[in-house]
Amino acid sequence: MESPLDRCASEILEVIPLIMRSIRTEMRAHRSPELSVPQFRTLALLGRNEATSLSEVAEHLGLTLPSASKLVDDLVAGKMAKRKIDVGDRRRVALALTPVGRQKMRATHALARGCLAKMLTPLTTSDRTKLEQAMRLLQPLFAGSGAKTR
Amino acid sequence: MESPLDRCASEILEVIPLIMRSIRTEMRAHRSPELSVPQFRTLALLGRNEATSLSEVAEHLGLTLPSASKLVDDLVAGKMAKRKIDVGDRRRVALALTPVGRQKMRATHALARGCLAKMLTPLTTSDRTKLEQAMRLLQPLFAGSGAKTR
DNA sequence: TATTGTTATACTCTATAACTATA
DNA sequence: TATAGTTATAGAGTATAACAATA
Repeated sequence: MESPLDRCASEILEVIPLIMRSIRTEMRAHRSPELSVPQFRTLALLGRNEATSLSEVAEHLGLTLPSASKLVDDLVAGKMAKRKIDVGDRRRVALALTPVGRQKMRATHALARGCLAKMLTPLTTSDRTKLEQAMRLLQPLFAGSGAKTR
Repeated sequence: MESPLDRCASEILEVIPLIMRSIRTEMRAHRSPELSVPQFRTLALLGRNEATSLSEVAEHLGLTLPSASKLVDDLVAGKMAKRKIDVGDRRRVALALTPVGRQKMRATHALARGCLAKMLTPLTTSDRTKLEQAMRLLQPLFAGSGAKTR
């Protein structure tokens, strides 16, 4: 016990919560865009992919359907997103950004990226490259492994 | 705009919340140890460093003092940690694991590490090494950048 | 019947404010 | 006065259960 694989897992378990908290605190500190991390990620998803359904949002964030619904409620209340009924299947909701939402998403992305980038400045260029590679290794492993509806 | 540094920051912003959610969901699913991620991290800290003060816990987790206090309340209620009054400075609390807490911490660590390790199995050995390096690059950058008391 | 989504409700985690005790 | 910690209270975020509408 304590294989290289286990050691790697331990490192992740120690470091990821640290970073996550740092991101949340940073976003809360700059209150201008007033978005939680999941709200921001939802806007980003809608920006990449118009007419996203609620189920797709829930899947992307790893949330249950009711949680995603409430999250979208808040975005809609803030005039950042709108719900339309899907023409082909009237059960589905087609979500889209409003112009306000798009602007907010871009501003928040620039802000968060800037803060993170500042924290990364102590690293050398080669370190940053390694980091980027590592993130790209992790992304597919963890995409779509969140909460299930039941 | 879109420097390598910015790109790296964007990657982190996309990937870290995914992993964090996966870890939380995993820990919630295996209800035997019944620990939240911050509770677990606190036990781990106490395991590495006996007689830790509450302030140190708060600092380590990036929590405010009241939040840390309540978190410790729950650990104490669960007989996993105990509070003693510091002999040199009676304002301070010296926290320590109980035997139950130590056992629970070890079991949970093995469990969480095992789950994560399983998710990492698709990676090659060289990828895992890169990942480990990346975590070690990030750790010092984000250690101690959480919430402030005021 | 199965699927998509919403509403109702409750719980966990965390914060801010006010306080106590010790230095 | 300043520091370490606790108590009281409130808010955000998420889950489960029950429901409505469409397929």
